[in-house]
Amino acid sequence: MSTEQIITRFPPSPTGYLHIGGARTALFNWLYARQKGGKFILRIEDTDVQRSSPEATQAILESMSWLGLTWDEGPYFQSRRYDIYNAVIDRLLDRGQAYYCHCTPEELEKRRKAAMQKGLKPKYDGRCRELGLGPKAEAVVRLKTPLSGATRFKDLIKGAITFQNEELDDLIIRRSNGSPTYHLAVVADDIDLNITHVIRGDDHVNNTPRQILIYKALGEPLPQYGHLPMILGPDKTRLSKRHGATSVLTYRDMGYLPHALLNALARLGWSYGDQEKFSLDELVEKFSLSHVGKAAGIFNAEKLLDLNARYIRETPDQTLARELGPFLQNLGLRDIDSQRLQDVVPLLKPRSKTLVDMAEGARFCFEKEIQYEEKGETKFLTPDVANLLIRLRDKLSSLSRFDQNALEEAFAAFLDENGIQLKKIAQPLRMALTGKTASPGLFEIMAVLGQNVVIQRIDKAVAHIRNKQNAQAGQKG
RNA sequence: GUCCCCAUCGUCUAGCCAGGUCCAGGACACAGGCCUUUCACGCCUGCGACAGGGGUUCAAAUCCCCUUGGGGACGCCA
Repeated sequence: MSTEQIITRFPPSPTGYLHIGGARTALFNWLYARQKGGKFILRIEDTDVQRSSPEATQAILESMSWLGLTWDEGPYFQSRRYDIYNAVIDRLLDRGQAYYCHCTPEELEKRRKAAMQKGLKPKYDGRCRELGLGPKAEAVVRLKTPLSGATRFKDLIKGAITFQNEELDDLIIRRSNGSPTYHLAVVADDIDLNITHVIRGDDHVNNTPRQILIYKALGEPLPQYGHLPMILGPDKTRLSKRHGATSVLTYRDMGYLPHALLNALARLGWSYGDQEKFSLDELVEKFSLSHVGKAAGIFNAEKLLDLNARYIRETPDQTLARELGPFLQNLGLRDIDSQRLQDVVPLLKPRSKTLVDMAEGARFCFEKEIQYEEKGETKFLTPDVANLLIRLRDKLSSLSRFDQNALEEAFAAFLDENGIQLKKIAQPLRMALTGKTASPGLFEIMAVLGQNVVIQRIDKAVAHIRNKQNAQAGQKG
């Protein structure tokens, strides 16, 4: 029996940031390897010198790390593995499975266009195939593709897929500048790294027969293939930048938790009955390629937002307080009192969908001078509540304890003494304390703010009302 | 144009492979309600789909065919 170790890989090309489609591919490969006790390899496909950049590589590594998609081997860089590819190409040449072609790019382009116009498939016509040409400065090497027959494979997700070989042409495996092309490099690497399962996007289905043909020409055993359906934008076209946020790092910066993104990505295409939420362990345990759907899907950003809110509610206060740091900084808040931050986090949890939301919600705790939201200011900071606020301030300043219980008692008495309902004073007080019309409960935020700050802010609100009154009176007079 | 793939609520999907228990279930969003000091959270209710047409069968969302629609690939990019 062969207890073959499962080895998967994620091979991004560093031509841009890691987008959520790529992240999902990485996730599925990672899950599959983890579940099977196998290995997950990261490989950077940077053979295109023009379009590859170190910055993109960095962004990809950073994205993977943030998501927690750890790799067991690599990252390998294709640009440093040319020896391997050249050896494979030479092997193919020796075996008579590949040949030199002297056609120029211009000629090829012309023929391609002509074929398209005639309604034919724009494939290479094979004119150098039997010429027995040798190496030459501008020559390329092509694979000798079978002229007849069919290439078929059983896709782990889509089932049996068949291509007639006559649909395929003699693809270039070595460029005129000596570098290997994508198909060759992928196969050579997958063989070298002992990849057993190739799990990748749907857009590679058409590449699969070409790659299989390379394996066959080499006499190497094939890996298993699983092609994931594409992720589409809301307009049902291939997801791209114009569909808004697609970069993994952008989601991080928008205040999403990696677990939420991972969960959302996992559920895009894959399902496990009616279950929507999964811990990482559950994902590893329950993931299965057979439950990956075949149809392309549209990324549901609203669902991700909802998931994020749920995960925020489940995250320990201390962790959130820590994660909130950079987001508070972005709001220009400095000198964050860590105790106060930890106290306010639980209040903000049920009303924050992202860390950005939460930071914004925490603003009132750390702002030196709170700014009043315009609409609320007009509506609630009015002359008729000024005296009430003053009386409330006096009441609060007389308290010796300032916890929630003490505050609730004090308020009960205060409302009674003044013959009013909490409604009457709640919104003005909220404006005074937070500058906003929406916030956590008043008693809770007062306890977090503390007696001094609460009194200061009420004083400030009263002064604000008076100023406004005077200004108006001045205008009239 | 040629080839490959796909098709259940607005979106993600369960159900399909092993046809009946599905006048199709869940989630997000949306609408209404309850709770309530605001906003959320939570709870309840509602809205909403088997692309169309042929077969096969006692019976089809489930199997077959066609049509339509969508996506992808056709590079000395990956």
